[in-house]
Amino acid sequence: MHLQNLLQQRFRDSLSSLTDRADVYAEMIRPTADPKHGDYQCNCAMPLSKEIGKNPRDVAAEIIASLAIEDICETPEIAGPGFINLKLKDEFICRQIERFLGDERCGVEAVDQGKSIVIDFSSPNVAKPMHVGHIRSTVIGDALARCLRFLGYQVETDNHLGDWGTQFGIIIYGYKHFGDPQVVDANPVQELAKLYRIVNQLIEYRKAKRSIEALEHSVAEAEGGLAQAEHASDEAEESKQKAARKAVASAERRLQSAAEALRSSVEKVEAVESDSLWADRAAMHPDIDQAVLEETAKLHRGDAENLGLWEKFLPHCKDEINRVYDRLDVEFDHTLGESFYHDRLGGVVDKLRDAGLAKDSDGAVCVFLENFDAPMIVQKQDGAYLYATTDLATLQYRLEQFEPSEILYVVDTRQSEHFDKLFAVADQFGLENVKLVHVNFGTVLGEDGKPMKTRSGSLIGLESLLDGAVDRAKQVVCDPERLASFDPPMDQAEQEMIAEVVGIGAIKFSDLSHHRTSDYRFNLEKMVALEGNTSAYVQYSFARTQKILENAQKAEGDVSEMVADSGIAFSHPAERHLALMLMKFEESLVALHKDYAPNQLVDYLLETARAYSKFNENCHVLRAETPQIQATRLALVCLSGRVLQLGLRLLGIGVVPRM
RNA sequence: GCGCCCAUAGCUCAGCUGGAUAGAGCAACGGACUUCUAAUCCGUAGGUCGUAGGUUCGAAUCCUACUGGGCGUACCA
Repeated sequence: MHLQNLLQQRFRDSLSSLTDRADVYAEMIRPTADPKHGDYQCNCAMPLSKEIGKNPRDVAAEIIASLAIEDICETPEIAGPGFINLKLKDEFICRQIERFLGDERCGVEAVDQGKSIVIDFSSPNVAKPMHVGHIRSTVIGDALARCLRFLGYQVETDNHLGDWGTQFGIIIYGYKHFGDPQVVDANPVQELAKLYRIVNQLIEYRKAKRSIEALEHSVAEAEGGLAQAEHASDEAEESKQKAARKAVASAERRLQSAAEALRSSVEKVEAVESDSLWADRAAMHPDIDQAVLEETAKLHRGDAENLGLWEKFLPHCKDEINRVYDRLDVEFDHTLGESFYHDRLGGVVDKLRDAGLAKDSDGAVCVFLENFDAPMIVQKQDGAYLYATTDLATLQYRLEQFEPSEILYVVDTRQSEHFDKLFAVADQFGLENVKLVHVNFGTVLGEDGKPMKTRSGSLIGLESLLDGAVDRAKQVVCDPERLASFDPPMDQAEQEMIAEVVGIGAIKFSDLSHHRTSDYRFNLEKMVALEGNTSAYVQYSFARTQKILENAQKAEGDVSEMVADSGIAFSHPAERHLALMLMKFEESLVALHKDYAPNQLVDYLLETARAYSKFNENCHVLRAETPQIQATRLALVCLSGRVLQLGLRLLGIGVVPRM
């Protein structure tokens, strides 16, 4: 049930006698901000009056005169400059509630077009620990997949793993020089992670060591620049003061960031050199970064030993990330990583050349594009292929394999330029019969407003983040004072199960509650807090519905029968408001699809849970005065429970029967 | 330098293609527990929507300039 569309259809019919742009005007229907204006309002009379040169209130009257809507709404009212206010008939709402009972889809119609939508999300580099940066793509992508699938689309989710890059050169090198085959065989996942960290730290050390001189130079330069800018500012005339001050501020920032970079490099170097074990390692592997690149190149060339190691290690690396996906309850239809496309890359470059799109430049193969300063490089000087090449090969494969109408890339917004280029090339490359969308998202920030890091400056591991949320959830959920009132008592297993569902749900929900394009501050305390705009509030509302049904000893089938016997009628405004919210479920999902913005559904669930709480406070079910009132309330309790549960499930979040 | 994004209540954030008095939560203050779980509800207070112009019957929303912040910017992904 998409009320807004239904009303639009009626308005279209009425408007067609006044204008040939009835569609445009019919779209100007929206929910009212203030209930005293009714439930929906149509704002089309004002602009239309301009087009046809009449008084807006008269236009509104004309629209209403030919509007066939009496089966849905009370008589429309004209207000203010020409707003048409619509109030749904209670009868109509009640009939819809009756229809929703027993309807598993909670009144949401399924699209019947056989369109497929490919969603590319998560895409971590295997062999590297997953960190906080992977949350958003995974959680947003999974929520989109669930919602679009529920709306009736054929969804193909694909985890485009980074399984063919330098990180394998790193663990291959690590295995050859630091690994003990027996230890690795016994505990591959942990050992490989350890080898990765050792080699990576040595590479970072080399890089830092090499960069220090240049960084010192750039600090000195920045200091000079600042002095110069300050001097210029002192000398500047009145009219130039502002620009001069700006130059000083900019020079200060440059100095600050150069100093910061230098400090970070010095720290990395000291960390290695002050520790004899690490210092020895560093001394014994002076050209480790080159060697790692060479191991990677050998793998790509098909070197038997390295390919063998890659085949041996890859399953363990996948086990490692799959453990995280299991815990997050995320699944993929396809996991076609970079390695899958490896032997197609040469073909892509050839095809680009043949099409006259790519040409050599400074030894690399580039596609030059209008409106872009830098070209898209598809093959490096040394012959290696890049991210862009793989993405083109992947796009080509997906078009052949899935024939999608849309492909969504759930990827950090910092990569938007890459996608702008990719889509531009795709357009010229015969890959244009599909809607390509970069579903971009912002950065997860720490409480200081800067990208989230641990105290030592490394990224925070994803699993420790999840553990933290579950721990905190457990503290609150399993507060002995609260638990005391539960009958039967909660055993340890139930407590842990609830903590897991609430804790993981809190992380997902708070991520999804922000508009995807904005950065947000990660605050564990707030997101797991059991009050406010949190998943726990919604989950708690669900638990309340279950308790009432349990006490009433009614299943939904029984409620349907009661409703059939006594009918539905509202006796309190909270009932009507809640019923109306339940009818808007589909609208929230359609809005979500429109912008690929899960926060639309989050907002809806919070508002519905609030409507339920209010209802719960004001409308006692078991003590209802008449059978009709009780049947109405039980129906609302049933449906609220199902909508909240389904809505959370579409966000990838679970519920518990009591908490 | 060029390009993209952001600026809304003390704090964290919503605000759909322009609509009526800009919303929610947290924090603050005042109320409501013989309860279908008070993890709740009701009320109060809190805003020149960064600044200045423009378009419009009507602007947080669209356009321009400015201020302040973030990110990206030829062989990483």
